[in-house]
Amino acid sequence: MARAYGQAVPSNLPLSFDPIDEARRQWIDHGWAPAADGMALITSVVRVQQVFMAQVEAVLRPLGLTFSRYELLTLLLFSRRGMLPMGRIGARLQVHAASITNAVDRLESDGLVQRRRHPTDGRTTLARITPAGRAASRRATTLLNDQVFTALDLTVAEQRTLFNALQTVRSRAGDFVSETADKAPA
Amino acid sequence: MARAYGQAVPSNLPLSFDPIDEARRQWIDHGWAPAADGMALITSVVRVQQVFMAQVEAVLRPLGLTFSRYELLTLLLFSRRGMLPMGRIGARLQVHAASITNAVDRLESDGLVQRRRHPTDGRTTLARITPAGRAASRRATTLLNDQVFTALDLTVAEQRTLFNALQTVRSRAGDFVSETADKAPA
DNA sequence: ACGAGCTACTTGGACGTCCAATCATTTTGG
DNA sequence: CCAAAATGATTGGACGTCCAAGTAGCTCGT
Repeated sequence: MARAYGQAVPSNLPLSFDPIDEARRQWIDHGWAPAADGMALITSVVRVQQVFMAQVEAVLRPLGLTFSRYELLTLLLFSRRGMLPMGRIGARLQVHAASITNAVDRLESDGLVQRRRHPTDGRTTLARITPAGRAASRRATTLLNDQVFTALDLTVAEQRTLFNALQTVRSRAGDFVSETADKAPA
Repeated sequence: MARAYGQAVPSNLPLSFDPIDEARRQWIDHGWAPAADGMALITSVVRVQQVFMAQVEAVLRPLGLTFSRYELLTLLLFSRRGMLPMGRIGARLQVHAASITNAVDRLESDGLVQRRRHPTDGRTTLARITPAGRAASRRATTLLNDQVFTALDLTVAEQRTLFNALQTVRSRAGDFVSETADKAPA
């Protein structure tokens, strides 16, 4: 059963000023200048994530998918055997195990994924993508590529700059031990 | 009553590779090269937001606050009269009206905020920060400034670069009509 | 002046996320 | 070789977010 639920863009009217700049000003006025940039940066990331997610989910919604479920589905699609242990999925997607259980529940009830016992380890559950799941992932990817990923309203240079800066943050946060990304701060 | 609830960092072990770089490779291998950068960028923003929020909420949790509620409280603290209509709060914080209702409900039951009738417009509800609310906001700000905002593990230059790039995204997404930020893409 | 239409807020429901606790199944160590 | 400690997944509960519907209260046009 294809789901149909809400989500996405609050569609508030645009403000006539940048609320984050305004907050930064407040920080400085209150004598917290050293923290102003950090505050502004974090707040910005939060907001940009909202903006991007709204666009992504708007595209996925008609397909009955969320970004979380799409990510999970696509991870399975790209895996060698079309199946992975729940735990490995959580590690790759960087979310709590409970979230994987939840997502797989929904994907399974939509027939996009199936749970299977692990052949040798009785503790482990495998999530296996179904043909319907493969089709759904491909359909979603096509739409996302066309309507979001290639339509970002940023120059290639801007995208690269942003990506690299974010990769540095992720690397330093210990998301992964990089071969490529850098290590220590200045 | 101070709340105490969970949240924050999934604490998965770090991967030995960058999962987003890996996804980008997949995109290219599947012939979606033009969309690869966009995909990687959006995925990165999502992940970095998780990382930052985990740090912020870890600090706020002992105070019985979430970032949403902290933002609301601090917005009120900085407002002239210490009170604002629910609707204006939503516009400033860029979240759905229902989320404001929810946040104010919790803040109110914790005694950090009070609802008041608007003197002339019967439709409007004002949220007013209480003395306890002011204290909570200040306490939280001090901790966030010390433990997160000034401890970002990024150089000032890196922070600025990132902030500016994100501001461009926000501006182009129509979050606000800027005096400062730029307008059109290349 | 009065009803249609607009605004402001609240409610209820669907999700996703995390944490803590629980259960089952390995692994390990003495 | 078996109990103790780890590991993998699920459950239940607290939040936050959004949408859709519903309820007041305000405004405007005829």
